[in-house]
Amino acid sequence: MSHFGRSGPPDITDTYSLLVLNITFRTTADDLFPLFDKYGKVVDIFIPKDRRTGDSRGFAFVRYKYADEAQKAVDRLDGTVVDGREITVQFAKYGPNAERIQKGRIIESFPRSRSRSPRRRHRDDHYKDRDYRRRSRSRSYDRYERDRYRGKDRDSQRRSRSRSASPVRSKGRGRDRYDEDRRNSSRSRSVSPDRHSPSPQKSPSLHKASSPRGESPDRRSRDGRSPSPRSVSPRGRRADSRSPSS
DNA sequence: GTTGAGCGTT
Repeated sequence: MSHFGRSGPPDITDTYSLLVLNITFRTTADDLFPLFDKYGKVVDIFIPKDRRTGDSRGFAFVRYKYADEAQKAVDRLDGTVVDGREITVQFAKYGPNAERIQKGRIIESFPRSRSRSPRRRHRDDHYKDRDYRRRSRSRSYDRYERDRYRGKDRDSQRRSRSRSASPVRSKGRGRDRYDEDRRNSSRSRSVSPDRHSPSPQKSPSLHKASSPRGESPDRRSRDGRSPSPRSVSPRGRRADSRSPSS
């Protein structure tokens, strides 16, 4: 009786998705199921959880089979206190896969060539970014995200620096990457010490185009405290220096 | 152990 979201989306077709916000972090679908099921036929309930920790994010998705019931639940459960916290029930706006959502109702893409031209299969212009960029849900998450990035930012940082040397970055991303990869490969087989990082001798041409706008990109680096090339990794440097495994 | 605006999974 509580295997919601256990096997992915069961069947989303003509279903009304309700978004429940403001729920406690301990509230589970099982707790909302009887609550929402009382007002109508709940087809599925899904609560997004963290992939690393598995903690609830604080909101759940309740899928109803009928709009009248969903609306009723929204009107009845919206503003109620659950588990000691007031929950907010409203129709979901963005679908999991950019599905056609109308007032919370998820309708299949193109059931049949009716009046619309099935030719235009381009339908990825729904929920492009909207507010995805400001996804800073909570400070705690920000922290973890930052930490996470820190862990695997080694390559990114190096790459970033490399790009910094590039005066133009709007020329061609794909090509740039290709060039980088190519160079990387070449360097890889040429020499192994990648951390050696040869002095970033700036080419004359590069230097010239270094400040095409008069604004030094390096200035921005100051914000994050430009890391001295000498102390690249004062933390893991010790362990690397020595070979305890040997 | 913490948190609190938001939009989702095989």
